Amino acid sequence: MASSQSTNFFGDETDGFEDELREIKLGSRSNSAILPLKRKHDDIEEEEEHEKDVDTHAMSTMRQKDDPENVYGASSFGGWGQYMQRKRAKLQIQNQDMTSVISGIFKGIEIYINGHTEPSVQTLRELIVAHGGIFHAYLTKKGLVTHIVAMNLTPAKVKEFQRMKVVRPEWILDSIKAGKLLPWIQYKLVMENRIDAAQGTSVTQTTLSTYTQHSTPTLLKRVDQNPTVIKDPLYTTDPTTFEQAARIPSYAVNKSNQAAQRLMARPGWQEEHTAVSGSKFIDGYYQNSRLHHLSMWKAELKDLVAKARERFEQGDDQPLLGDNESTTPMGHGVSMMGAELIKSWEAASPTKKGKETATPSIVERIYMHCDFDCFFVSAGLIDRPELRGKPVVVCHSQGVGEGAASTSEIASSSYEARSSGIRNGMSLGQARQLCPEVITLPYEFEKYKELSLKFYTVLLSYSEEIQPVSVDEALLDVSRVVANLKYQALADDPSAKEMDYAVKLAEMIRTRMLEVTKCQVSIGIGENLLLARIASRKAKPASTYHLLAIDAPAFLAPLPLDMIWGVGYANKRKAEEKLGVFTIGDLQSQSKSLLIKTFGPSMGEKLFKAAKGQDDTKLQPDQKRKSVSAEINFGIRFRTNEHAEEFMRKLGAEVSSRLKAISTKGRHLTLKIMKRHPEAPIEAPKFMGHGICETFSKSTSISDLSGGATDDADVIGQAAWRLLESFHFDPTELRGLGLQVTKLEGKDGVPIDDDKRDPGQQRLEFRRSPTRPRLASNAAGELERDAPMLDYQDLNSIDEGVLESLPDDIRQEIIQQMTKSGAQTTVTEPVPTEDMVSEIQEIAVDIIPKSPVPKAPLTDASHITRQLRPKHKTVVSPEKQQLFARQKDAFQPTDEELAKLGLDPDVFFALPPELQKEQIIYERNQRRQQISEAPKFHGGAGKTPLSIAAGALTRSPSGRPISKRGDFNIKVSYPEKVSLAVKTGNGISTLTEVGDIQAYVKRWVVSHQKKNLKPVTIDVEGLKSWLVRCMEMRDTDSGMEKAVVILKWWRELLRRSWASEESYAIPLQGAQCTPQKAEESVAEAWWRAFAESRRAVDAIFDKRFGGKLSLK
DNA sequence: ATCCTCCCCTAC
DNA sequence: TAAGGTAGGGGAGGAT
Repeated sequence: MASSQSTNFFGDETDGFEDELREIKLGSRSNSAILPLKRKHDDIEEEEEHEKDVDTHAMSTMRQKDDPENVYGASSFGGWGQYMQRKRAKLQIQNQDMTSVISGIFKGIEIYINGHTEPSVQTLRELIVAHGGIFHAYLTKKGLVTHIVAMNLTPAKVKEFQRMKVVRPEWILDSIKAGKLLPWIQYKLVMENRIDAAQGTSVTQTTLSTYTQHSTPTLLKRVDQNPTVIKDPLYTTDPTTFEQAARIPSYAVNKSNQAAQRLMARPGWQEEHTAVSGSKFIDGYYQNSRLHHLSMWKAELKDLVAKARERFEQGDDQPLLGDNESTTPMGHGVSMMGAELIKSWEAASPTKKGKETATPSIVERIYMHCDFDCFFVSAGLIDRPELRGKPVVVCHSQGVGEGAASTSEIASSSYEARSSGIRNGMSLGQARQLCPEVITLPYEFEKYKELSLKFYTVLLSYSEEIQPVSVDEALLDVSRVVANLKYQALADDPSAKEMDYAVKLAEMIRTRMLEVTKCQVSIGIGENLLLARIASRKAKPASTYHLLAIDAPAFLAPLPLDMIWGVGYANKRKAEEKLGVFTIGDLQSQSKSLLIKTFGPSMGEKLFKAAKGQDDTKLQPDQKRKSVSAEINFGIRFRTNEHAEEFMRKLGAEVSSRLKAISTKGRHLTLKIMKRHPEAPIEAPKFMGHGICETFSKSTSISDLSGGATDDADVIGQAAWRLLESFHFDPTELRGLGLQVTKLEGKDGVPIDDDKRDPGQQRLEFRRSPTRPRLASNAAGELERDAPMLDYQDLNSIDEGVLESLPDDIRQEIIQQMTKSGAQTTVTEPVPTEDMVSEIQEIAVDIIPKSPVPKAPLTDASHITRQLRPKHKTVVSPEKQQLFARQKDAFQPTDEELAKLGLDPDVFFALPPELQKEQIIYERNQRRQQISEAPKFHGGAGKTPLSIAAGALTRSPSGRPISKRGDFNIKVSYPEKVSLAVKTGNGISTLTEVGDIQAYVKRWVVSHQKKNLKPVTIDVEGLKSWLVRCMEMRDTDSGMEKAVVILKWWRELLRRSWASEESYAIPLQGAQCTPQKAEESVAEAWWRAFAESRRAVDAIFDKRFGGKLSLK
């Protein structure tokens, strides 16, 4: 259900991006009205300004000189980068020559001066630079111009600059006079024909400007502006703000809905048909709300997929009996609960054959984004084949008679309908104007539900790594499936190379999907989620597209910003206004620091990476719910406070029942209010809509009698009403109300989120080393991190520096990573001493009162290796232990089962948990498919010498007892498993700590060296897999750090034993794989193993940063 | 600094 | 008639 903020305001289950993509391919842009003009302008100006040799490109590059990303980015453009280098050097001198900076008034301000000004351009320019600003001699689309100074504008310029801040020269002069930057808005250049809705910042209620041609003066604060071409037309029938209203073609903000006015005037109608009628209204409303269904389904699908995966991992994919715990339908309408997603083995599973023994190790991830083409319409057409090929839309209104005036919103439209200009989110009335013969279909929620379950069932037969995005859309991690597919194909026919097995798999899925659902899906493939999602847009309709990483920058460059997942209208707009960035390509030349400054650390980072086609996001496994809410912003029309109070109580009851449905209680309640904007008409243009509103929210604590969390309807309703009452709003002005419960707890009072309230963890915050000043500067930070010269040569220095010396943004990221999902948290202590280490462990013990974790004495090896290991300690957090315990339980086979499956328990338990899981799932599947010849586990591995003496690893993963299924509290997500499982005398231990892993590696190498044994493949693969996973960690730097330490340690150990054979570790040039010689010495085998692991690590490093990882 | 509250933004 | 819900991420700014 991709949806475009540029075309749709409210969610829709289809999108209008195909058109956009097509346009882009043809060379035009979505911003065609602006950009061609601008480019032309640039060309002219470039000549004019040439003698001055003050070049905006160069200026901005110069500004970014300290920003290594930019150097990096530029250099990747080859010749262009060099050109810039030269330019930059020259201009730097010029800038210094010009004048010395005497104040910072215009710091961060970048100004372009248009046309003739008083004082002259020359003077202004000197003033600007002297006061810390940046002067741009001309505009480019990459220009970072924040303001334009002008006294007059031609109509063409008016249009061109309509999104920019255009000020009179006095702004400069007065600011200097005042000694500070004055608000530009007071100096805004207002021209005839200027539209200023697009200008400025918070337009919402302050800058009421030009809405549409049909706006009436009473609504206009400034009537002197004329309408212009509407950018980003918004096809919703009733926007929330005036700004949105401005984007809707011929939308009359101030017009009341006549039908609604008439009906509201009729006695008794309001009681019967609006929120005044309480429960009746609420029930009916939710039953008919597509958005409610979408939200509900999403939650349910997450649940179903998680359950299916659980059963699958237990090798028990039979429907569960007597598991009614969470099959209670949540809310109203068509629920999916009670359904089961069964993994259908008869489906064309790509791993049918039982031949393969080892599964190939996965270095590269492959993701698919799979979604239906116009879902609701497709569903409707299944039983109406006669309508195929016709313009069809799904909406509430039947559209008979006065259908032309219908404000019913179009939720889905066929491609034929779109060809007439119809878009999702339009009103039926608008659509009728564009295409009078358009055919309307009613909503068929039951059908959508069935279809969606089929969709997920099919997907589950290909990969259990599924993240439901929506009822018609899912993300899949198919790395393993594709690797297997390829492996098999090559095994069958070694000459059958060179084909895209991901595409092959996608086509298999699409074929199967068509058989099962009779509907087309489109599949986008990419090595990260960003690329996969964008690829699926390209794939639509009805095909597959694999967006290769190597093509990504060029492919992305012309696309508008909101093609990036998570970037919507507001951020797109911000990029245009503040940075002059219109496309992803424009983004590629922006510095990270500026992006972060403009969009905040999170979004800035995301955009910076996205520009290069990078995205670290992983599939998110089943996550804990953090809030439960219910809101209604439709049909809210009260006459009295009693109406409002009654409704609040009913809504409270609704939230209460939703809480109960998932056995959850909460401690905090937030009320959200939409109130009619004073200048909006009483009756919104959209029938019973909320119209343009002001929003408010307020929250309060809630509790049961004993002060604990509550799910009580009366408590919630009462609190809600008190909150609403406290605003003293006129009840007739209310247009929307919502309740949200947070600070959730499960039945037994265990908090569901989050790390902050966990007393143990609270004490484990970073302590900054008092002795060591931080590297404060951002630029320096980026230098260390992302520069091309990023030199991981000596990670020891980073080890020593540890967190407190990390640049702010990296630290922040790491901290974020740590404080987020508690499930994945490891706690890092910057300056460990023996005391601190044990303190941490004690705390860990404290938080698990029922099941004490034995303290971990430092191992011999830990002492020995202290020099090499990073000077911080990673501790298994309690949640993590719990997780491992649970995870183990979910698929932990008994020795007997292992024997049945033909697995050597010793070998099996020596595997990292992830491999254990994969292996056991694989084996069970094989059995399930009745493949007689059970594959041998890593044939010939024999008895593993992998044994660590008892006590070597003491942090056993035993945690709290595993909760029973369905216990919401303990419902935890998969950990980011950067852990290594090894067999100890006591059983299996999970190593996460660098020191422990070093100890393990040492024992491994030394024990083999003594017996003159080669390493066993499984061991090598296990370690390699751990290294790879470290490298892939979202928290890149700490993962990478660990991997490097271990690699270095491993090499050091090998050198001690076989220093003279190190040359074997050097891979042959261009060789895919270090060749294994027929008779290989023990030393060679070890060095080859090392080289292969290192190569795997290098491959990931190269992908992320380019270049090789240095172990110096 | 860090937390909390009230927002806004995004996705479907 | 129409059914503009819902959850999560995150930021600004005040309270502590």
